[in-house]
Amino acid sequence: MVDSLLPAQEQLAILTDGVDTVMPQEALLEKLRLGRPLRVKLGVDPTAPDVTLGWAVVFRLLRRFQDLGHTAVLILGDFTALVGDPSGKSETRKRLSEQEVSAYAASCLDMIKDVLSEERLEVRPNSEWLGTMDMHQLLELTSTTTVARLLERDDFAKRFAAQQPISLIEFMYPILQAMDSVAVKADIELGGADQLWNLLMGRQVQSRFDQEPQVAVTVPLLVGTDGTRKMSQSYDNYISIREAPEEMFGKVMSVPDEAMEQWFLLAAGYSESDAASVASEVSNGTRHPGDTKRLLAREIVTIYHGAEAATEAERAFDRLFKDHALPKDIREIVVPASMEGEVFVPALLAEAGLVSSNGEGRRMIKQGAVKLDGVRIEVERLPKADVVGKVLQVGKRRFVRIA
RNA sequence: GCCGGGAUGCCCGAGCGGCCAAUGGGAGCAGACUGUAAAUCUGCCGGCUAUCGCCUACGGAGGUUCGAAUCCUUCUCCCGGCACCA
Repeated sequence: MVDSLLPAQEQLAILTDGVDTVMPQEALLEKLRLGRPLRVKLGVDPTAPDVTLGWAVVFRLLRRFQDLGHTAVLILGDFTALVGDPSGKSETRKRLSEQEVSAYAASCLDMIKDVLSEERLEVRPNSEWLGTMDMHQLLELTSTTTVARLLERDDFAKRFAAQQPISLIEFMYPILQAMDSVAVKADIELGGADQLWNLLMGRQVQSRFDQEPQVAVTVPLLVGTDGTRKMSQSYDNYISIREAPEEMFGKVMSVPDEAMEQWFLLAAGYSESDAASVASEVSNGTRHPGDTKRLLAREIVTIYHGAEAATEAERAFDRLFKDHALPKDIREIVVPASMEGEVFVPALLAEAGLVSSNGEGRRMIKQGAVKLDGVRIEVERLPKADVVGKVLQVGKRRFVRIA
């Protein structure tokens, strides 16, 4: 527990390093000067079961607030998830079922605790207040804004202009989540850069409810492993914070060079100046990009699994991609009884889960992607005796040992 | 309620009676190159099958036809316009 808070200026420096926007700028310092623990809201909509490195960026910022003695107020958007946040969407969002939401919420909450401290943490499901609102209260809430204002928002504006549908329920989303700020009396709200508009709506609604409006603080959106689109489970370009060390290391290594600076800053937690200096050393040739990416991978794995696991992950990586040796732990499968005598390799690959169908297995063989103990195979059928005890491999990183 | 337009493979998007498992692009996968980067080149990209081929698939259900993603009927959903109500 922190008894006395750091001077406001110092806190400000710590809290705003690497953030995207603070709005309004001066208000954050003023709030910090109050000298009391601030209530820092972060709303999470459990719309997917996994917490990604991208999502972790904002959690890690929240953690910074906690470490400085402030209170993290985590809003579990169990109610709003049913509505569906239209942010950044160019089309109507599908809604989730209650069962999905509660399952996702449980797993996310569990994972979030890897990043947040359990001290100075409040978790509040927004169904608590949104789910019990009556029509009067709802109407009162809707009177805090106007259609014109809602239409100012980029994605709505575009859809409106393009004559795409905007459902009323989506229109409600911004004010519903703004209501969360009122309910928890937020001093500050954090979010991704795409959430800024929503966070500002929170200010507006708070002041209508005679509360001091919150300060909006947003973090940049981390690009995914493809280096272009934002990291998202729906694009399958993400790394889960629970990803196994070797997987995590490998995936980081596949991130394009251009994204490295951003990843140092957002995923590895480097300060703006450190991230920038690493990047400039790469671009002026003082640092080798490949080695730098190793450093990045090590840093990230260290955050979630510890230094030892990171070293181990790097070793495993080298074994595979530098020494072209086999990984240490390989899953074993037994040859199905139906393949006594002669083994139909594509089916065996499918059985082992290395490919999704016999046809794909067959294609992989044809393309020279299948190796048995490191030796490329060209035929689909082999005597069972030839495969038993050996390692079957598809591509660079899918292996099974045949028992 | 009426009139018109639309629904195609992971996504976008052609096709508009047989030559369509369905052009093209994107994503993805594999190979070469390499730093599991980028760029580039090559191949693959519904399932089963050694091959011939078979099956499933063009929103759902029926129908016409030797033959349908393509025509007809109907249903569902979307998009526009008009009307109705206020």
